[in-house]
Amino acid sequence: MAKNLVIVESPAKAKTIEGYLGQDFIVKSSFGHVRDLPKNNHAIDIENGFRPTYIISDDKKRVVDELKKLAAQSQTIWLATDDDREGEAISWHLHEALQLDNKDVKRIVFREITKSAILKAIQQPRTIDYDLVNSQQARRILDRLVGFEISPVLWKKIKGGLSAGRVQSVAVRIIVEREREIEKFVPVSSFKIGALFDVEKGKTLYAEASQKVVDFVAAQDFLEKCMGANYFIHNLEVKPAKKSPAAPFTTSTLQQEASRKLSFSVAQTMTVAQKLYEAGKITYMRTDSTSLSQEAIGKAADTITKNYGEKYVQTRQYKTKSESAQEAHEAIRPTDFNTQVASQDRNEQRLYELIWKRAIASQMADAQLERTIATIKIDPVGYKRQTGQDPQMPFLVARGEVIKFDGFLKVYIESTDDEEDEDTKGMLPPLQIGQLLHLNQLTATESFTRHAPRYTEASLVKQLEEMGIGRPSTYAPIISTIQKRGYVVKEDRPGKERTYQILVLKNDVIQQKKASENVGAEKAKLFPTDMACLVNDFLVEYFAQIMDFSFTADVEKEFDAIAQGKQDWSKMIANFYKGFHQHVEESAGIERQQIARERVLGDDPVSGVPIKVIIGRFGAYVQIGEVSDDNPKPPRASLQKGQKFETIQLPEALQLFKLPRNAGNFEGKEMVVGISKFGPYVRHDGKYYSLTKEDDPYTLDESRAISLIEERRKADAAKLIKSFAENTEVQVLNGRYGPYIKVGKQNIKIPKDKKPEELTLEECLALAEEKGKTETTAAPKAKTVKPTAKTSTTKKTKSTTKETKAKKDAASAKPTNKKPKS
DNA sequence: CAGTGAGCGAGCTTCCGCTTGACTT
Repeated sequence: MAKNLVIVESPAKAKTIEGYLGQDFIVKSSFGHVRDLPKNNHAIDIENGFRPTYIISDDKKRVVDELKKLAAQSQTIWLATDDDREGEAISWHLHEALQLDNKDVKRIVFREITKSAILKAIQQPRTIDYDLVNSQQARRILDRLVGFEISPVLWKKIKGGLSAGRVQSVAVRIIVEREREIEKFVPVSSFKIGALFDVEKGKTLYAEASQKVVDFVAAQDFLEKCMGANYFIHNLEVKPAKKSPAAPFTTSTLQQEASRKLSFSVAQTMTVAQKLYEAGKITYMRTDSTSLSQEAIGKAADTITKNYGEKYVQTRQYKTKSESAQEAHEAIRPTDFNTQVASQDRNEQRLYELIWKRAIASQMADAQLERTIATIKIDPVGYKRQTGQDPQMPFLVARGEVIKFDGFLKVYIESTDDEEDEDTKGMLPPLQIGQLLHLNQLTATESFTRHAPRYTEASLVKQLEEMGIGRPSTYAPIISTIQKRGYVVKEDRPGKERTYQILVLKNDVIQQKKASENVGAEKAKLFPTDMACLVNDFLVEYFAQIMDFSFTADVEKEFDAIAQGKQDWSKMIANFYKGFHQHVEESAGIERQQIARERVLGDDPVSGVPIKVIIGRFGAYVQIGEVSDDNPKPPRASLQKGQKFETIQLPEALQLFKLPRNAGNFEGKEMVVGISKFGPYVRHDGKYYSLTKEDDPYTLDESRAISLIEERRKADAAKLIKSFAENTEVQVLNGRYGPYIKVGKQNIKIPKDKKPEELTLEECLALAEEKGKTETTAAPKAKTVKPTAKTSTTKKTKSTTKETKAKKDAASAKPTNKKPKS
């Protein structure tokens, strides 16, 4: 029997470490926390110094039993949980749950899973740091008090099942406030002056005025002054520049890049990363640290030398940006840089490549660039001759960029969220000061200011991290909680067409054009529900302290003081609770009716009765008139996607009552057009047919409704390979991914050795039954995730040369916080 | 999948952070 029992948090880690230690060591995992506050309301004894009661979590009883048994048989127990606040608490809870009072217990810590780090840690054991444990208890108790005292107020005053908490309520607030900011936003138009010059041999030069002109008249004026003007190079400036690689991934930056580059949801990124971690391909994926072990840096340098040559190596240690970071782990990196293919699974491999490239690039040389700025003077000779006036014209500026040494760009280019149109940055043609330029055309293009972007899952995580709210292990759960509670929905929204004007000066003639662009289209963005706005306003009013964006940062300072032994945890909590609980009581005392959940929109033009919008159990709806004995069921209609309680106006509200409506008859049965939460539909004979994007449910006529039904039937018939007269529930169909059998609502893939045309009814049923059996034992499938995208502004007629995606990314790659190796 | 919204009242919901599987659908 082993003399030493080592306990870590993660089983994958246990496996690795066991390999580093000798036969005398057995390494086991606690699977995270083993004890927690019970779910009831008596977990904390408020009268007696907030003394907590802990119980062993149900799903940890077996783990604790096993560890207890092993501990009894061991001489020394090494508590090797993570080197942070939660890890220290886990060690203490293990100490308590395993009843280790009379045992030889040693607490060890390490921040990288390397043999040398583990062996060193064994040489330097310490005892449990009770100050640090107390700071965790304070954190835990504060969160419980906040969550379990405010949530019931929401149940009573607003709706059952709602929740509030230090983290989630602020996350919702961020989304609500952004949405209101967007609603208030009024785009301002201005005109961008762009000039295209023909330089020698088919080469062109594009330049822009550094300031936009305010309106159409000013744009016209500008172009008129340029009629018959001369253009020449006023100044040329060539400057060297450099770009540095980004730090290796933390959880948050991995989630952001996987969202941008692979269109993964935050949860999907974590599931895939977990798989890679369990397979030993990457280091731990829940980390806030950007630092790498010296050993890893050395190995990365070896790989870079081997693959790209020594001059591409530039090792560095990155300093973590975030103040709240606890850095118990390394940054996310491959465990072996020589492994290029880590998995057969496509998504695992794609995420692995991202991690590999980012980690390798972080140890590579800066890219060396050369930036050229050409200033072009406009001499309005034509205008001077015509009018005798000499207007001052602004300079035009052309920018070019050439990569002299690619360095880390050879491997990895970080992408960014903002998509501000960057200037086209390629190489400029050869130019000389004083050189006269031949104008091809000068344009003034109208553009509009844009509102701040709506949050994606990943950009919300970024925002939370910057505010120090939430931890790497909770980013994905936060996103899912605020959606589960009905505060936030992740949705696509179509954009709107908007026209804009272009003025073109070519061959001394000014032409005026109109073009249109689609603006405001959203993909996989987070939208607040009406309930979120209601709850948020309530919380902001009555719990301003908790809802303050710096609340977490403020209490973190106090937790730090507790960890340093400078502050008593129960006093800190008592101090907080005094004010907090008073607010709970105040808010519990208010009348339900005082919380605004109704708004009058105006009077119905037909009947003259008031129409109001009400926030109900399933979201907001519009109602004509009041409920009374004469009018027990006033007309009601739900708001549609994109409509909000706060902003809906009377005309839109009246529209809602026009659906569902009769759309004529077909095959002797009525057709009804309506809108459900899945979009507009035609219902006929109990079946639903979706409208296309081009169809308008309010104006759709009988013939179009019939053709929708017929089109669908035709498409279904084209898919049909085989059907059976004896059992109409069973069909053999051709799907997007090949032929399959449909039995009722269940779809079954056809094995390769069977020909779909020759399947008999019996075979189909047998396959269905077989699938029914295996389904129950098979692993749950990863959900398919829709591509995440950003606010898109696609210009239809604009044809300025766009740089390649890679270059655009490169141009906007942010400098990173780096610290020279000490 | 495709629509809901009364009122009564019992009994329930809820936090954040640390870890993975074992469960259905």
